[in-house]
Amino acid sequence: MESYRSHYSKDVTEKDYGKLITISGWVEDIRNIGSIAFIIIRDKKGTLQITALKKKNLELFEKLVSISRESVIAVKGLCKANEKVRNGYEVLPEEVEILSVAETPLPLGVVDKVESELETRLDNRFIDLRKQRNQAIFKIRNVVVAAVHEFLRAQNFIEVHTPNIIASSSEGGTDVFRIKYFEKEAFLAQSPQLYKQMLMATGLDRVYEIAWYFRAEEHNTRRHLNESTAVDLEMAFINDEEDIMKILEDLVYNMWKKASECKDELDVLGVNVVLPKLPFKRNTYDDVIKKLNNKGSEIAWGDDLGTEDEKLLGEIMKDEGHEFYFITKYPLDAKPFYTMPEGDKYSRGFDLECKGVELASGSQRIHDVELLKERLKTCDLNPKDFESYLKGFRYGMPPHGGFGFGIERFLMELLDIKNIRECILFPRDRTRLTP
RNA sequence: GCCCUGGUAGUGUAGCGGCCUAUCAUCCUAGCCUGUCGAGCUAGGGACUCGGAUUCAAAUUCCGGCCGGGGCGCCA
Repeated sequence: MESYRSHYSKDVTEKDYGKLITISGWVEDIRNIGSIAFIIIRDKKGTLQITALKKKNLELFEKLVSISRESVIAVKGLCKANEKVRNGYEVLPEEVEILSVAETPLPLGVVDKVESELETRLDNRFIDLRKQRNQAIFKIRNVVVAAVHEFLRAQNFIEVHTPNIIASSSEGGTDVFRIKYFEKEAFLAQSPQLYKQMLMATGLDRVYEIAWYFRAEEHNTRRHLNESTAVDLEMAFINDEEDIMKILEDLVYNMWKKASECKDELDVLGVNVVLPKLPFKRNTYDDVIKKLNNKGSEIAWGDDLGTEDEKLLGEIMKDEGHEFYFITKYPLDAKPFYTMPEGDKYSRGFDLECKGVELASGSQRIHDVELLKERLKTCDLNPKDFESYLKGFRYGMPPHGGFGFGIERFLMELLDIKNIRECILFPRDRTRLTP
């Protein structure tokens, strides 16, 4: 066969009827009726039907019906209109090449009538990802990430790449993965936080990164990963955190909008994406606490919102007509050391929430090195460990701020997916290191 | 880190001291069938997580290991 593919399944049009075409893909199903057999081939764009007749070519017929499911084959044949077939056409084979034989039985069915557990699916992720539903998730993921690049570049942000192997933990507090770096000890980056801030001292002004977060926390929940991705952004010469929130809400709106245009994929997932209203509602932390207390929560001022409180707030906001909303002016103690204080008790830190789940958090940052050192000490961190970071603040650092925005969490909310592991190709959780 | 829950053919399940030679579906193998598209029909195949303990008798009870799932904390 000189070429394995002249058309994808869905690219065949009426113009091709009556012509020889070549298609290739995975054997999804074989229905052998006796003297006639239907072989369903799946490719990137969908499926099509090969119709083989025993009396026409016995050898070819036998070859086709004896192939194991999920083997990869290429078929050259006559494309013929047929209203009885779903695509409106079928392919009458003239030449068949088996490119790869799949072993039997499959560890996981692609179109079987029984569901598999997530563990089985992840152990055989390459097969699991052949399912239409899972392909839809990652096609939409691609679209929303493309929307990030498109939107932020239009806003004069440039994409950067900062180190994942770092010398000290980014923010203290949460657990980091320790690794050996020749004769030294190093860590996997918990986030690009310190580096994107240092870039604010360069004059690049507006940067973003599709970043990997590595976190060694031993949680086992359906919304945590030990390796996840995020849109991490930092911008200089801001007046306050409102400048950042404006970018964030426009970004989210654009991602949501692009996703809503993926009609085929959303159909497969059975999801209806409704565009949010701009601007997103701003609630101060103080207001949030009052609202929660009114609804019976016993949360006290200064506490960070627990899962129950977040859910309750999601319900309250829904009643007020908001799916997306900010919580602003957090207590200083609830935010990391680099967060800009506002007075003694408050900070210029905010969270973006969607239906009771935290999607992003950000803030205006401290750009005064002395204040930064003070805050490090208050947070029980040693300024000496942050020397190379602090140096970036001594020779001209403009006011700045930014946010981190989890991509998998976003997809969970967008597509109503219950387990975050479904939103990343090869998840890393408390116990999973392969595949 | 704390707490709760599971582990039965390739996949997903039923059974929860003797009726188990372990249910059903899917799957796999062979056969029949010229319009299937959740094809149908016939026949066959395949499993109790591991190690101890209790008992006349353990898939079933107890203890421990291994491997999962989930909740909280923390976070994205």
